[in-house]
Amino acid sequence: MPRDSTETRRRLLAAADALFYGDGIRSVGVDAVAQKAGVTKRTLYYHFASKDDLVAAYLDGRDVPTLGRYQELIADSAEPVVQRVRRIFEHLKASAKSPRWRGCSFVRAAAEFAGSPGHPARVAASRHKKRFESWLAELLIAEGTADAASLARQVMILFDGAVTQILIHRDPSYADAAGAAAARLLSMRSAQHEAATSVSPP
Amino acid sequence: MPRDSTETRRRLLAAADALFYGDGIRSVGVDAVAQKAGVTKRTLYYHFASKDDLVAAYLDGRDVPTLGRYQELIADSAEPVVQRVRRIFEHLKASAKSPRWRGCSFVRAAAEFAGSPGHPARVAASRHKKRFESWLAELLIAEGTADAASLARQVMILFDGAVTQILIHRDPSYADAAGAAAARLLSMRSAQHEAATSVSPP
DNA sequence: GTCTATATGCCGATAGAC
DNA sequence: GTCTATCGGCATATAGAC
Repeated sequence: MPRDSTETRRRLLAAADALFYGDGIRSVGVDAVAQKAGVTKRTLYYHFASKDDLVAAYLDGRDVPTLGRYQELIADSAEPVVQRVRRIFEHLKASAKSPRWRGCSFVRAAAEFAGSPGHPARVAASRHKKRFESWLAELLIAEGTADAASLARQVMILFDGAVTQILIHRDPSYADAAGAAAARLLSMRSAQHEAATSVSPP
Repeated sequence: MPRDSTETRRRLLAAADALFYGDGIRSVGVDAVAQKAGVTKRTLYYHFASKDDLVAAYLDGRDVPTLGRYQELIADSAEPVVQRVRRIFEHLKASAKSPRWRGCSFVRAAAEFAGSPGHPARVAASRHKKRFESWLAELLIAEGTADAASLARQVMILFDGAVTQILIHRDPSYADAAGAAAARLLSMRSAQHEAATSVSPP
């Protein structure tokens, strides 16, 4: 008998999220996803055309919440931009301390499908990281930071570098080093910016 | 008839390296490795106890050459440390332009086995990155840089962050942003160091 | 040390009933 | 929309001949 279709789909996605993020995409079969969702494989293939289709939905489902968590973190803050950016790295450090933390789902997907340039997972990963970098740039622009685009890119690199090192060494303290580097790059620029603007006032 | 055993092993490792680095570890079967090496699966299992054993040998075989390439790159140079570090990122950018470049084998292995903390691939990845970071620290110490350990870690984070972003976006220019950030962090410190030391002379 | 042949099980994906 | 049953293929690993 037909149950609620959207509810079934939601449970399939929740199962896929837990299993793909926990153990990796290629190491998890569609059997396991269907079983965890409490349906048969045939039902999974009713809701998703292929495993790749399910993988794409899994990553798409992580895009907005992942970035959103960082956006909420510093939205309600009147702190200067240097402190806001430091909070991003503090949040990363705290997240990484969870025993269920397994790094960045998008980076890991791109790594797993490094040999398949056009794979939906690669497309989703690139799109998410571009959105993250653009958000950082807007953050710096709003603060009147000079060279915001370049600095946002450097902070993005520090962020993913820290995530990678934490995953490899299982040591969240790499977030401290990355946060300190980001703060130093930003305060250098801020200092230059202040120096440049403090010349003009009457 | 028994051929040269070490030669057979070498060819198995060469085949494993090409296939694992090209397509990923989990997506390549031992059948494909044996076939590319020109032997049967049974011979592969004579030389390696398991696929995990072969994977560990694959990564161990990349440890020394990978770091060695960067060491040779700046060993014969009398440039200041800032320029030497920039050359690391320039080399990364040049490497990433090759169509066969697929990011860092150690990062990708750690990503594939993120759900298996004790896996041999994870151990090999952590060991390699520690060696890389230690080498960077020695480089800075030799130059008399203050806070060499912290800066080496930050350069390491920038390096792996750049590798990751390049892989995700297929855009080697991320190496420029990372190199510029590293140079700025180092020149800040160098400036402080010079300022601190230029006070003492008579 | 290398071979042929095979054990055993999971892979993604599908047929057809209800 | 969900089910039972199954397809053909490939996974890691092994038995036993030479």
